[in-house]
This record gives sequence, structure tokens and C-alpha cells, in this order.
Amino acid sequence: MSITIYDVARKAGVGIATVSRAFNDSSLIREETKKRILEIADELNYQPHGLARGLARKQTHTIATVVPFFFNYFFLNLLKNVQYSLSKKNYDMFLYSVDNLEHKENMFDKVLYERKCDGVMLFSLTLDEEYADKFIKSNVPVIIVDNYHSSLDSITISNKRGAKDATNHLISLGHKKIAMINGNLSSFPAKVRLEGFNEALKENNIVNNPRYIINADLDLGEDGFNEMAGYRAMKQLAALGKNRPTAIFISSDIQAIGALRAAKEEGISVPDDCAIVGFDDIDFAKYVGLSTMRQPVHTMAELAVNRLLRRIENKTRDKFQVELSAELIVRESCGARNVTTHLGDISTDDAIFL
Amino acid sequence: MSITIYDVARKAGVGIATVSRAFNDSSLIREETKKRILEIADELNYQPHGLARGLARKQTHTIATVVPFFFNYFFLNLLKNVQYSLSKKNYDMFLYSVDNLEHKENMFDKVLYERKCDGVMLFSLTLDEEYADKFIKSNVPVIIVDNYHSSLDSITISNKRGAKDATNHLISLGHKKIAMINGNLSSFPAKVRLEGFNEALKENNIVNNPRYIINADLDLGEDGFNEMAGYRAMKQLAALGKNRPTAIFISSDIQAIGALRAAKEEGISVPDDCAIVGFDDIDFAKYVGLSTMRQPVHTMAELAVNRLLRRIENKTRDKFQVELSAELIVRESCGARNVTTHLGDISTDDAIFL
DNA sequence: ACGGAGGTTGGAAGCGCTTCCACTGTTATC
DNA sequence: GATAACAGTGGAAGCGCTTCCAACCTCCGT
Repeated sequence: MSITIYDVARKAGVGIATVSRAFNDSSLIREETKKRILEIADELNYQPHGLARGLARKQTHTIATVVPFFFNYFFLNLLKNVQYSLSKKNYDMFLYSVDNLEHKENMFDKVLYERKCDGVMLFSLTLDEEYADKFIKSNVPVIIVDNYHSSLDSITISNKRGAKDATNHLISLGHKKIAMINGNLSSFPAKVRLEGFNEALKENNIVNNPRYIINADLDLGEDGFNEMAGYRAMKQLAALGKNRPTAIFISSDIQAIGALRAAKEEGISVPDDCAIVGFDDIDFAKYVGLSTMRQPVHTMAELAVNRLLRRIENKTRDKFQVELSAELIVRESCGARNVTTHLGDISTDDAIFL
Repeated sequence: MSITIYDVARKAGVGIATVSRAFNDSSLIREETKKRILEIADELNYQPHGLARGLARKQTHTIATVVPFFFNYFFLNLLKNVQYSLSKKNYDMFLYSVDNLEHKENMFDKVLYERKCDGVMLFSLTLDEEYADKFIKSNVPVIIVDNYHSSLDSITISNKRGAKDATNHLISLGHKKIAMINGNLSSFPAKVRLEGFNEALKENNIVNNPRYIINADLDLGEDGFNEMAGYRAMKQLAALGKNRPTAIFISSDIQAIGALRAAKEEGISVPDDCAIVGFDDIDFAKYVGLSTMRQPVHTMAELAVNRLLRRIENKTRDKFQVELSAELIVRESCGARNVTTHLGDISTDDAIFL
């Protein structure tokens, strides 16, 4: 039998309304009374019942995050930052993961109609029209991170621009035989990054060799952004022998890690035989000296949270679709530095952006 | 204005109690009625209000997980598996992270008294007596993963045994000058792993050189299980020159990654000049050929979830303190294989255990 | 034809809170 | 000194559900 507002009220000799006020920063209570009530509550280890509160107020102070089950290091960082921003605002966070893309719908229905949260944050998930509609009609604020839907708030990084920058960097280094190792084309970022890659080649009049573009097969895991995919792709490229590319833009760092492993096995030296630029800037990128496009994870998370909360609290209705840009981080793997720089101490702050 | 049980009841021409029964697998309802109600509910996009339900039932079907803010890849895997097990049982999961160990208490109070969850899962967090007591008195089921408290349920891996096995492996390879790179001693696993290390040396009559034991400083981040700590420790060991150890047991893979980076910079070849065994078996371990002690993350997660739910649902009161054992995974870094084996394809199932 | 046993159902109370509304005592205003 | 305004307060309704309890309808045995 847990203790309730009535217990506190009785012990303090006041009405329950007053206790409630004490806990809600109400101006309708004398400072003195409030203090006394709070003290008594503390003695009693009382804390307002979250559900009852939510029911009465019609808001839960909770948001739901939905991630694909294959979430990786990139998501980890994102999630960490989201959680951090959320806790600063005193919001709780549900973590749901769609274990199966077919069951995605159940998840959405649940989040939408069960009303256990005030808003939803979708990571990388693609929304079809039916559900986009449901979300809109349901009036539950949503924000999509790392994906896009024309009629919903979203925050993405400019995948096209980023891919283009990465490729241009390789081009500026003098490379002509440039490959791309990509995720699975069913993934939104993969698709757009390919566009950026193609555009860069085109603008620089560089031959676009179809054998140099390797999109991950579906059997390599949901979106193909994994180590194995990178490993296999690199093997495939290595098999080209003399016709091997001299530079590769790899669509995700985790794939780059795999590619690096394959390169080592094949005796291909990076960056000397083959320059590499990745994407994401996961922690490990710096440990292995991988040049990459850094996603502003902290900013993404903070923006996403702020925006979602504003929608929840102020009911602003204007659309919010932001595209942040990725930043080229030059390390060793691209060969832009002719001497391996001494990395030295990497500050923890840099590694984990909080 | 969202739709409620009354709307469904009215449209179906039944009482609300009946609708409620339809949604709760009650035996007190005719199959036919139930079906009809469910259909109507579906049309209306009705779903029982989670909070109202929780309030009425006095249970939320939700558990809270609390992780240290510095959570890393090891936690990611754990979390992923916990989330998976939980979703199979239809439980929701809150993710809290204690951003600041001083604020840990607020977190605990919140989780305990706010009653938004039925149970709590603590990751790696150390509980002092006061809070252990509070948890017990509050009657909220708790389970601690990767840490221990004498009066609470917990599930750990045998850190001592694991560290000992790792060290023994190094000894069996003929090493005499063996070092240990450890996390910060304030961390429970770090402390116990050191014991295992010491024990192994002692039992084999190997000199325990105090300069060979490097515990991470606190300024390197909360528990010292991070890349930088490993990097610095390795530098320190390298500075020993001729007196350098020929083998190192490193208390976490992430530190080992840092150590590997430092070794490379120092021109120390692994495993030829220095054999290394890590701990955890994070994904990256296999990408870099790191020998390590694998934590049975999947099993830990599943056991933890099952146990917690049983406590929530059945109210069993017997204590549950399990210790799982870590398994030695031999790769290249320990030098046990004299030829670098071709890793080839690592199956995705292996990499991400779900 | 009658009493009860089941199988179904509806009504109402209650979960623990917030908040509207009515009320009391003070203070400011003239 | 009467009145208005207002700061504080308590009571009660209501948030949307579950569940106890009473009621109803069959159907059976007698």
C-alpha cells in the first residue's frame, strides 16, 4: 500500500488540493505552506503517482523513441544525446525497437493510441503514407530523425552534400578511379548518398564505372550498414586486380572498418594503395585513423528534442524540416596528410559528446 | 479529444465493463460479443488508455532500465538484448541514464516512488546501503546487472574467474612479465578482475610487479573503461623500455583498442612484442583480431528480464544471484595462433546476438 | 411450475491525481 | 466602516480504465 496525496494532506492538516499545489509550482499557495508540505512529503517518501498525474493532466511528460532493431554505434550516440537532452527537460523516455520491419505498424499503433507518451521520435525509420497520415490525424507530435517524410517534422543531415564533399575531397587528392561502397538502397541515407557521389563524379567529368559502385545486398542485414558488408565489398573491389579503384568513398564508418580489414588481408595499403573516406564519425573512426564525414549527432539530438517538446507544449503547427551538414574530418585513411600524424590524447569530451 | 471505452461501448451497444473484458482476455464474455467489440474498436482506432489502465490495475507493464551515462558498446549490446526480451513479453522499457553519479539518488527516488514502472533493472551501478534498503522497503522489484549487492537480485559474470582465465592463458603461452591494464578501482568489475589477475600470478609463482598494474585514473572518465585510458596505460608501459611486459591482460576491449593504438605508435608489435587479451568481446574485438573474454550478453539479458518479470508477476521472494562465466575467445592479439588466421566472413548473427 | 446454477452483462466505485469552483479571511480603497 | 479585491484554501468532479457486485437470462433438475 503506497502512500498517497491524502496521507500527506492529512499529516499536514491541509486539503489535497493544497498538497497538489505544493508539488506543481503553483502560485496559489503560500510559500510557507508549500515548504511545510514538501517537508512532510519528504519524510513520508511521498512522490506524486506518475500515472495518476498523467491521467489527470492529460500528458505524460514522456516521449517514445523508436529505433530499428539493427541499431548501431551511430544510433547509440544519437540515443545517448537524446536521452541527455530529454532528462535536462525532465522528460522520460521509452525506448522501443522494431524487431521486425513488418511489425513496425503494431509499434506505431501502440505508440499512437496507447497514450503513454506525449510525442514520438522516429530514428531512421521510413514511414509509408498510411502511417504518416495516422500520425498526423492522431495529433501526436512526431519527429523523424535521419529520415524524411514530406508532411512530418524531420531532421536529417545533408547526405547528398556530405557524400559529395567526401567524394570531392578524394577527387581533389588527384584520384580518378573512385569507388563507392554503399549500404542497401532500400535505406534512405544510402540512396541519397549515392546521388551525391554520382553528382560529384559528373561535375568533375570523372568516369562513373558501374563496377565501382557496390550496394550492400539485403542478406547482409537490414540496411547494409555493417562491418560485413564493407568487408565483402572491399573483397569484391580487390578482385578487380589492376583495375582496382585508387580511392573509395564508403557510406558508413562501420562498413569502412570492414573494408579496412579486407584491405589488410589483401595486402592493400591504406591510404597508399587506396584512399578511404567514411561517413558518420563513430568513435572508432578516430581510433583507426579513418577520415570521415562527421554527423553532428549532438546537435541533431538537441534540435530534435527541443522541437518535439515545443510541439508538445506550445502546439506550434509550423513544419520543421531541417537539414544539417556533415563535416569532413581528415585523418589518415584518405592520404591527405602525407605523414601519419601523432594522434596523441583524444579528449574524452571529443569522443563522447554530451 | 481521443476516443474512450465509452465510445466503443456505445457504438457496440454494450456496457463499458464488457468492452473492458473484450480487451483483457476475460473468460466472462461471450466469444461472439468479444469479436464484435474488437472489430468496432478497430474501426474506431481505439486502444485502451495506457495510463488509465495502469492506474486502475496498479501495474504498468513497464520496467525502467538505468544505465550509467558513460555507457558504451558493452551496454549497447546488453540493452539491445534486454529490449528484445522485454518486447517479447510485451513490456515497455524506460531508459534512464544517470548523467552524474551524484544525481544517481534522484534517479532512484524517481523510479521508486513515481510508480511509472513495475520493476527496475540497474546496469553496472553500485548501490549503497541506504538505497539498497529503500529498494527493498519500497517493494519495487530490482535486478542488478553487472554489479552486486548482497541483499538484492543480481546477475554478473564471474569477473574474477574471467580475469584469471585470461591471465592463465597468457601464462600458458610462456609469459612471465605480465601486466594488467585496468579500469578505475571504484568500479566493481575492475576491482574483482584485478583480484583474478593477482590470483593467477600468485598460483603460478610469477612476480607481481606493481609497475605492471595500471588502474585508470578517475579523470579519465567515470569508470576508466574507455579508449583513452587504454592508450595512456600502454604509453606508460612502453616507457618502461627494456623492462616492458611481454603480455598484458586488459580489463576491457575498449581500453585494448586504445592500447593497440598506442602500441602501434610506439612500434610495439602485437602479439610479437606484446601479447594482449581483452575483456567483453565487443563487436570491434573481432574486427581487430583481439583475443578477449566474451561476456554472455544475450544470456545475461534474457535471464535478467525473466527473473525481473517473475518477481513482478509471481511475487517470488527467493534471492537470485547468478554468476555467469566469461569465455576465452582466442584471436590474434594473444599470439596463441602463430599464423594470422583468415577471419573471412563473420556472420551477422555472430556480430549482433539477438 | 419452481429454485438454483451458470454464463453474461451493466453499473458504480475506486485507482491517485489536477483543477474548477466556491468559500474564507485579509488587506486596500474610498 | 463598508465594500471590493484578492491571496489561500478545501471540496468535488473528472481523467479512462478495471473490477466487484448485483442483476438478468437460460437451462436444468425436480
